[in-house]
Amino acid sequence: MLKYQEVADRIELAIKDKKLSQGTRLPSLNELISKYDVSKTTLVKALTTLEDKGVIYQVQGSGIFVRRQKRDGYIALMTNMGFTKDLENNKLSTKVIDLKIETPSAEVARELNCAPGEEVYFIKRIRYVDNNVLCIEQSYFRKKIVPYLNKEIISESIFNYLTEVLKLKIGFSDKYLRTDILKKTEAKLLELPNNSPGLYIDELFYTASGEPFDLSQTIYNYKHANFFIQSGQK
Amino acid sequence: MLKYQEVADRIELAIKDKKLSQGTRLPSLNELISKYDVSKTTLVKALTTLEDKGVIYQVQGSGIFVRRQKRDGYIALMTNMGFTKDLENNKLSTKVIDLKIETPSAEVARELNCAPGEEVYFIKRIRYVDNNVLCIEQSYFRKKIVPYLNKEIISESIFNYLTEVLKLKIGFSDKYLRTDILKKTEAKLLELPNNSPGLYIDELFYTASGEPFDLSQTIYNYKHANFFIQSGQK
DNA sequence: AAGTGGTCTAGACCACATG
DNA sequence: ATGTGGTCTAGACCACTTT
Repeated sequence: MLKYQEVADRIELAIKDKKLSQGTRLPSLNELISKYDVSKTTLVKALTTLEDKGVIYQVQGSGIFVRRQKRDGYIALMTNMGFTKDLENNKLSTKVIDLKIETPSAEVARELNCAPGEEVYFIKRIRYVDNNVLCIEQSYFRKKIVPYLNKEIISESIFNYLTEVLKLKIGFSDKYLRTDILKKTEAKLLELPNNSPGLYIDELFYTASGEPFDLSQTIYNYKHANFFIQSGQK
Repeated sequence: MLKYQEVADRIELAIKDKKLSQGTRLPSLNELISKYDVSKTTLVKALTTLEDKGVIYQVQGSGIFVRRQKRDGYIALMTNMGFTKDLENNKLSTKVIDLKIETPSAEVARELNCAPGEEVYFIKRIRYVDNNVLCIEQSYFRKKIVPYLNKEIISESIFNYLTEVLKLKIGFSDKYLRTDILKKTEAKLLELPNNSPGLYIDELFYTASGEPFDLSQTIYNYKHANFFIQSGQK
């Protein structure tokens, strides 16, 4: 366990534990340095991590303060993984519609940087929160990087499987978001009337070494999809 | 100018200048250290900045690589300011619908953490890209923090005015995003048929010292609103 | 084994905010 | 003036990847 990561976790835990509210001032840098017995640089790095995560904000010359918590039920858009964590207070379930191995279309192959003839898993799922349709999701995984998937695995959180079983290190992702009118087949799957709005998110996930491995399109039911984005300036 | 910031800018410029494509490897840490004549820590901080910004990614034991550029015309959702920069290749204009000083509603006062009786500017604008309606925007600015606004100022980029004229230091923001069916009045302003989809973004902006100063709701025309989100893991 | 990125330290010095 | 956060350094050591 990295030192700065551990310190960051302990500080975050302390905030949640004591239920410190927005604007509450934390102990000064020097106090935290003695408390956790690390160098200044390490402590600063821990704080930077928490700042990026939206847990605190730092004001030069003044102090370190607790930042507001996001509204419950909102899905954080910047975290890499699925929303398993964001909706932990809700009942999540998944229905698998399709799972097969195929040779990708030219467009998919290009996005995923596939070699000619390389195969991918194609997955189509419906995800529910509290028995309401949250979204339909179509994903392509490069078989080269994700060699095995089955119906059982993809009925749960795929990303947990990737990181914990396959020990895949996820690096970063690009997401494109837009709103449009649902197509008839989409509306039906989302249990919405024809011509309802839909929220479309295209994502491309990369491993830590920069290889794209998952291209997916998710279409959200607008009634149950609320997103949250925290931005910083630094 | 901070040293790490300057180094970061120079590296970013070099990438853009030489039009290095995704996956191109940059010189090694040690080479960059000698090239820019800074300590390792400073160089690493510069690289971290660029990594957060989505310009590069670093792979331990391997190298530093150029990350893919976002598609043109997409609006980055994590930068704090408006989209002036994202749409610099497009013709942007603004029509002011309303500008007045008022005593905020209980809800607005709560979000902005206003003292009793404190006044706010209320602004309503329509923004156009290439002569198409991009969005309608309603904002509340705390007069205490933004003491003066006029029609001319808000016809341009308000955030440029805040940072460059008022020297306001913007800290961070919370954004909430959802899709819904437009109300009749909204559809009319956006020049869309009744019952069209709309993309709603609520934002709360804070100064660097943690004071909320701007609460706004923006409703985007789904035909011209494409958003981009880059995520990292670190 | 060699090279590359990543963590950590102790300490000097700078910039900003508050009393 | 003091205290607070922020930058910067030189250098030791660690972890991962490549050859």
